[in-house]
Amino acid sequence: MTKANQRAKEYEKHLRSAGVRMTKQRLAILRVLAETDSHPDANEIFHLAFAADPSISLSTVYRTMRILEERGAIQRHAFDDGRARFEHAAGEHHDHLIDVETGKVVEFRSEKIERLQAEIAAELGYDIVRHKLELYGRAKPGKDVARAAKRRA
Amino acid sequence: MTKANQRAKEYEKHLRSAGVRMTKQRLAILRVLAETDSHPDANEIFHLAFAADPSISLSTVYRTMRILEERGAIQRHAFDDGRARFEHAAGEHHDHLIDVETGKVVEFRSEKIERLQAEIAAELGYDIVRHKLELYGRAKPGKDVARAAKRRA
DNA sequence: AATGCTCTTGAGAACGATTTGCAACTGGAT
DNA sequence: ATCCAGTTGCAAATCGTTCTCAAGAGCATT
Repeated sequence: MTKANQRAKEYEKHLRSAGVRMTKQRLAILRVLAETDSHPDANEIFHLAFAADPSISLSTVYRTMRILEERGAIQRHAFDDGRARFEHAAGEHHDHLIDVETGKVVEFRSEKIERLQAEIAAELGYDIVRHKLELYGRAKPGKDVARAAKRRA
Repeated sequence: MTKANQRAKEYEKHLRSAGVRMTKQRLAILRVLAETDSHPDANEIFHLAFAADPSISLSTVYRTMRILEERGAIQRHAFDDGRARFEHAAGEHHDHLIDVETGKVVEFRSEKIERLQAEIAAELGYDIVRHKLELYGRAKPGKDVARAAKRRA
């Protein structure tokens, strides 16, 4: 929680100095984002923030996510399930492996792949602005784990 | 046009032998897909097919795309612009580099990256079902266009 | 070529995610 | 305390996509 609080403070400072007005709704959303290490969608963020401040609306969540994205405070992901998912931009870049059975998202990072991507883009005459690497996989049989059941009704 | 016609025939043969009923709407869509090497969305396919056969509806395009996807005849892509884009599955697997300025899509393929992906997934305890690698880039100044559409590594 | 059974179609309503219009409200600089 | 551009909640609007259903059309059979 301390780490999350610290992260929330950093967000706030960063945004304030960028001239972003800090409302109680935005602070509630920042706190939610700072406290989670998963990839919530707008609705999940809304419910979590609502618990802390019932004066929040879904519209505000969407509007805030756009501002945070523009300011580089969060990253937007478009996995194969339709809705947009968000993740705080703190920490270094990483890619995702999505369990096709459970929807569980595992993060990983490979310097080799990063390097190869830059090489390929360069050969094609481009500078990479950003990239998206998603592996969709099935847990190997035998290997324990993979019981994570994050589902929606 | 000859190559496209041939591709269209192959589609038709493949689908017919899989017990898929061939209607004039489906044939029109197959022709459109066979003639394009880009990544059209449902609406673009609809307009192109409509030009050849005005009796086509957008619903049918969506329905047909689903069938074609299930039969492995096409691939569905979800780039960052929200809508689904389709591409005929003829030819081998490749990844995409999307020009953030123009939206142009360049295809490429890297064995090294393919191999690394499998390694990473294995380390995490997964078997890859499919993957998505998209590079979003800006054309390098000076370099006039990258006309290489397909590359090997 | 006519029959019949089943699958397919077009049109529009329904959908879920996201955006927007607007009048009321509120940071935060003064 | 004042003021006003920026922000909000709510509802209606949009967007891409799917669904419902009555009418229509493949195609195996005759």
